[in-house]
Amino acid sequence: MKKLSRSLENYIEAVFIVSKEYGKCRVTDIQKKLKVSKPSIVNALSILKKKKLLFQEKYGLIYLTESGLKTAKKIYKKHTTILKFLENIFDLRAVKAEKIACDMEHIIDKKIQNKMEKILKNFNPEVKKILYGEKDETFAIKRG
Amino acid sequence: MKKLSRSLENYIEAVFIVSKEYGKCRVTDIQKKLKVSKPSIVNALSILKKKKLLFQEKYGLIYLTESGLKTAKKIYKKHTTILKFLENIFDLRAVKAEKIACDMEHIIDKKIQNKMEKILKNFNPEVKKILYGEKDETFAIKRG
DNA sequence: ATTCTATGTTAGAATAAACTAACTTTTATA
DNA sequence: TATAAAAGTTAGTTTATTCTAACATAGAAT
Repeated sequence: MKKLSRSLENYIEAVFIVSKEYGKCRVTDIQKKLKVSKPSIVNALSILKKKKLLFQEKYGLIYLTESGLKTAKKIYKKHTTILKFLENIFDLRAVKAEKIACDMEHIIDKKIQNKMEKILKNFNPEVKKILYGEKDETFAIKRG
Repeated sequence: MKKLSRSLENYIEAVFIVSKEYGKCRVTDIQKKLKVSKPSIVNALSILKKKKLLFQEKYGLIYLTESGLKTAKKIYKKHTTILKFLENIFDLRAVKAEKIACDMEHIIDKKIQNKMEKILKNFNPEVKKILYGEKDETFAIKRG
């Protein structure tokens, strides 16, 4: 399946998050999440339907297909990893980190995501000090 | 001045890099760099001219204005910082890092750039091991 | 000087993604 | 049940960015 555009990735991710948070998803919910007009959403949904990534009851609820769910989960996981990385490693505040993660998730690939996860797993205030050179780790080198 | 689009940032950056590398810049040079059609370049240049970021001799060489140079340098600096970060911290190969940096440079802000620079300044193989948890730094914590 | 080739430009079309305005369907409520 | 409000859809427009094809100009080579 051809890679989704940045825009379509955002829509399918929104469907996933809204469904997760509210237990269901309608056009209006996506509107609140993404702050775009309803026709824009309808248009995006029609493309995602053609790609069999989701379906919708007439004038009603939106559901991800199995393959849509798989796709959305990947994007969402990447999003949360990037978010944590921005907050923890770069000290970004939640709101700003959220915005930047939203853009970065369409760029970062699996390899970088894995590296981020590995770093986060092991991250703590001491590692942070060393990373930013606020602590001399040379003695650690000598003993390492 | 309104923020440039991703696309226009790429064009002005290309003008900067080509000028730096060849001492001059023509449409064809940009074409080689960006791999887009000439009309696309001409179109982008016409917008950047309107914004007084560059000018061009008739059928000839392209020059950045003072403000264009300032803008381009900012983008380029951000690009090289991201590139180094991707190569050093995430072990990306040059070609791939280059591609991703090209996308990231339009997203990352000054604050993140500064953090990246600070981290890079201080980075070495030992810090890297600690970052990825390949070395136990607990003794460093206890003595810190 | 004329002609060939590089390079640069214009015109017109395609695509993606957004919008507003108007319309339809569904749901809630009086 | 009739009507009002909310939700969803359609039609048509706009903007940004790209493209191909056709054309214009400049510089090099004969």
